[in-house]
Amino acid sequence: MAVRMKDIARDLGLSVVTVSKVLRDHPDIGPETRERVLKRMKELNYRPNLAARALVTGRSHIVGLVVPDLLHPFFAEVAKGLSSVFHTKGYNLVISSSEEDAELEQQEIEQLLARQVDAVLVASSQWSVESFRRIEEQKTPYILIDRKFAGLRSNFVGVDDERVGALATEHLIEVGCRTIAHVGGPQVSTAVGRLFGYRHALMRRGVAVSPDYIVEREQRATDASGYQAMVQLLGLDPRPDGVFCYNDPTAIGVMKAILDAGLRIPEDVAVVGCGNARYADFLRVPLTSVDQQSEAIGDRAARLALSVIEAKTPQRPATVLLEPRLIVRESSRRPKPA
Amino acid sequence: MAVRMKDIARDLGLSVVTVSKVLRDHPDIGPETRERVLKRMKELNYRPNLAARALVTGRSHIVGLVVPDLLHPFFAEVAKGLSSVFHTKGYNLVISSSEEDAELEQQEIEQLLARQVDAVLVASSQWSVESFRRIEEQKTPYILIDRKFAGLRSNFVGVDDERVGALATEHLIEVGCRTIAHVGGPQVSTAVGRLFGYRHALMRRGVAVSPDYIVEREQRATDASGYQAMVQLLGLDPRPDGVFCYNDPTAIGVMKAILDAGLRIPEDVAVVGCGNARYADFLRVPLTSVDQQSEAIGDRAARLALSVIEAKTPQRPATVLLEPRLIVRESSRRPKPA
DNA sequence: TTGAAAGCGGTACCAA
DNA sequence: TTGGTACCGCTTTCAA
Repeated sequence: MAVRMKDIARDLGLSVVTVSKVLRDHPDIGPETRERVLKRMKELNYRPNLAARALVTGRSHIVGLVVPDLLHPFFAEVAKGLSSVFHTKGYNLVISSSEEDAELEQQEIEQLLARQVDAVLVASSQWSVESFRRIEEQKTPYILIDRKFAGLRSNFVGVDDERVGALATEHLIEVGCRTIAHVGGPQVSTAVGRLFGYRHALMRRGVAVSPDYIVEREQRATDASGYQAMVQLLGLDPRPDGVFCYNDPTAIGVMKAILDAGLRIPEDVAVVGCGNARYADFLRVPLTSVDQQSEAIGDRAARLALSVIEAKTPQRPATVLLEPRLIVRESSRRPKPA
Repeated sequence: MAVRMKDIARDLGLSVVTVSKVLRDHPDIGPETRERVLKRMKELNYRPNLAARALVTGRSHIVGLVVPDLLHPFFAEVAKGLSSVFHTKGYNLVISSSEEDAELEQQEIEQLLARQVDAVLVASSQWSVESFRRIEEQKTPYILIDRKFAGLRSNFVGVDDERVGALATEHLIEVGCRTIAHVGGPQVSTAVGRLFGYRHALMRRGVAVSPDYIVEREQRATDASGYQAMVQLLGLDPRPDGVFCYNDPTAIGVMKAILDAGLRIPEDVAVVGCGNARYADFLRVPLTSVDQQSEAIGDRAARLALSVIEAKTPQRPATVLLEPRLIVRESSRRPKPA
């Protein structure tokens, strides 16, 4: 059905080996032979069977990516960055979504390992590191993206999440907020880091933190869960006058709850999100957000993956920590207090 | 390095064939032997080499997806739908982005064919059907998503784009718009269909259409290009009082241009987008949009792909045409004219 | 410069 | 019920 080297070799009275060498630009091949082979390849529209090549070389030229949610713009941007770097190097990207579910993630990773991917990139929803031990056994390189694990010496590319929390919180303090709430995310390193940064910033500035003003959630961080969390926070006395949200979808829900309650943003409550989603600028109230450098993360992760794959000897794990940046928009733009 | 069948067979004094049969639940295997093999597989954490299996069976259990833009929420949603169906059936999805570039798309498709994917799903940016002839030669099933070709008998899953244009335009007429503009997309079937539906609806209702009010663009349909198009339209006399936009990102740019000009939405200009992006509800002015059923498209396309892959004999091309739905929000909500 | 043989890790077919 | 043999399409090694 498909054209094989064998067919070309037969047509030209050559051996398969010769054809194979031409394909891979092997030096010792007669110029005339090379031409004939190349010509015939064009004619027959030959495409090497990458699966067969992978089997013998042990390199599939496939990289696996597991993210919690493809719809989340942050991960979509990372995927896009990865995909463009890999394309130029002849790698393909198998993308799978774990739906923020640890067990599903395990399955996806197993599946990828069985596929003999050359590396696995994961924004993990696990709380244990067991999956990663399995990857290590297989000697497949892996890189954690966005979310990391304290006890795991591994490659990591992401932003400094404590800085994220600190940037957002300090900004809220600076614009005059005194009762600053936090709507957190799932139990992963990013949420923990941002919460820590938030707490730390408040303490450093001598602003009181009451646990009542911190809403952590089991569920996924979406606009629906953000809405619900904010409704709860607005029931407190005094009500918060600033909110730092785990991510932008959460912040959108939070803002909706505030407006639905008849309050103004930022006059009554200032809001800061995280992720700097593309549409943040066009929202009902344009959203101040901490940029996570999604494109840079994709780019750096792809480069790191390639260097690890191409290294002859095992590399020691590298950490790429990018600086987050605060993008101020209307949702927190208030005159600074006197 | 990795555990192979050979290792398990040796350990247990069995043949590779027997191990292989156990793995695939072949009926004629002694229950005791089966247990021993299964036990050893667990112990060694055996994972079958899918690349090897693919080579001999001719089925890779990989499906390729090519989209113009992973960041576009519509395609992200489709990808997510696909990915979840395929996961449950043991297939993986290789996703690549063509960046709305026909040549890049060709390359990506070639790459996927070389990978021996079992099917290719494409939301194409081509204007010619040559790539698809190549796919046909290879006898790899393919399914067009969202965008189709007039002269090509192929599988297709998408919405009825003329209905999209008609729904949007009729709605604008009904809320009293008299000078209805259209900001179009790139030269692909969706843009053509929507434009046609728009024209047709205007004619049917006896509303004049001047070509001046139709802005078509070479470039990608983004918020930036939408902004630019709307600035141009606002320079016309009379200025449009309704705009139907090719997609939601475009509509966002259009709305920004309107607001920047000091006009009100929907009182001065009503706006309708297309795609019903998740965030449409939370925009500065919540956006009326035609829902393209992205999730359903992903789901149906995945099912169609599986049925074609699993069919013994070549199937005749199927077309799945979903009905678009208009979601009315504030950007076009005006009292109906008397 | 060219090619024969071996083998990558599985599966299919048929014989024992 | 079990296993020997051939082979999927390609690369590697080494000899001609």
